[in-house]
Amino acid sequence: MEKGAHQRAHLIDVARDLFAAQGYEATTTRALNQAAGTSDGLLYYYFPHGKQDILDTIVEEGLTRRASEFTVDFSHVDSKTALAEQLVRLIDGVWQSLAREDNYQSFIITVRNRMLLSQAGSDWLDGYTNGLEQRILAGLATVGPKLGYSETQIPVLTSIIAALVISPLFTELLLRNQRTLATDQLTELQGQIEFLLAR
Amino acid sequence: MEKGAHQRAHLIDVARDLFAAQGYEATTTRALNQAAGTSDGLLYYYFPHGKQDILDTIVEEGLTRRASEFTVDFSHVDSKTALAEQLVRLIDGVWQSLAREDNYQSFIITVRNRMLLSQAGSDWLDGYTNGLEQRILAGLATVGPKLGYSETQIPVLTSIIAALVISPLFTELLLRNQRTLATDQLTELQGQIEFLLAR
DNA sequence: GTCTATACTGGGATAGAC
DNA sequence: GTCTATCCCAGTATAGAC
Repeated sequence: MEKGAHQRAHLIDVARDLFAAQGYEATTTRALNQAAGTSDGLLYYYFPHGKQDILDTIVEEGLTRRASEFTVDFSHVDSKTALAEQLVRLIDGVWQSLAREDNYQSFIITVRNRMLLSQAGSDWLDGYTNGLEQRILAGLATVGPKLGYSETQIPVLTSIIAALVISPLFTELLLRNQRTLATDQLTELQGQIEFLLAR
Repeated sequence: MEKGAHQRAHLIDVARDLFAAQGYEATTTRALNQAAGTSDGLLYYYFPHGKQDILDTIVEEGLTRRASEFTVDFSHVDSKTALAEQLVRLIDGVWQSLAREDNYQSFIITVRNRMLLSQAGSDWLDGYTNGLEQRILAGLATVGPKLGYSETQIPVLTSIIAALVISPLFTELLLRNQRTLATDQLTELQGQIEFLLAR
């Protein structure tokens, strides 16, 4: 990477750190420049629209990255136990990806600054949760009939499981400022899924 | 109400409007004073600690108000259908209360400015969701055995229902900027609960 | 007790030197 | 491509008018 691209990337990294830690508005460009070791004016060379420009860039990266995450394989599932296991693996994958600093920060920053973002900028998160639900639906649709779930049950089952996945994301990440799912919470989630599938 | 108290209350109302619409940091005290029709210095007469002081007050009101909301009566429930009905009524109550402008704004403002708040200030929302779960648990504990749910099933059932209630709160209010639960979403929720109880 | 005018400080942004 | 000096405006604070 050339010097220029490097400086730009460096500014983004430092900004993501500070935005997530202190919030977007509370982070001054002076503090950002000082932390990055660059001068005040340089920021406007790489980001002509200033601080907001950096925010947009960070959120956009969250957007482009999400697509490739979590590939879970339902093809060999032949029992309810195996299905539950794959679903737990999917949930684990979601939290693993959020353990990555930049993913976590993109998530938090997007929710907290939703009103500052363009429509596209805030849509990625909605797409993220929808994608999660779609993946679960796809999995259940292929193995569901084999396991004795009727056509009408599968969508309902899917939406309930999706709620089970999404609800802790918000309560832990946003309300409790907790970045990982504690093992007993994962166990609880597993219990809920097994309870749900056992019918 | 005397002049003084009125002015103070007026400033809070206007601030809640602006904070919810544009965000806390993006709202300047000058804009706030102009919108309220008062002069710049007056704000510091009523709120010696300035803008943050107003934020704390707004959040604190969200805190004190929540306790009295939603009284749902499970005592006459004698069938799974009646139980589902009461749960849907509870969910409806939650959304009814959020339709109230000031409740909605307190909710949004609290989540978005979580990192600016004192611990107590941010805890009320966590307490709110916990209270919701407790209420469901209390209801199921009284009528659950009568309807054939075992001691071990009730907590799991409760936590799943809580997730079903909480998940839409976040996706609609925070991600989609949607302030009410569309009727088809309420219907979906009802379907999920009935599916869940039918075992 | 209520309110206004005004000064101070610090942050976002820009112009222009190098 | 990078840095320095500077501008303007917002949040804060206070002295004093009524």
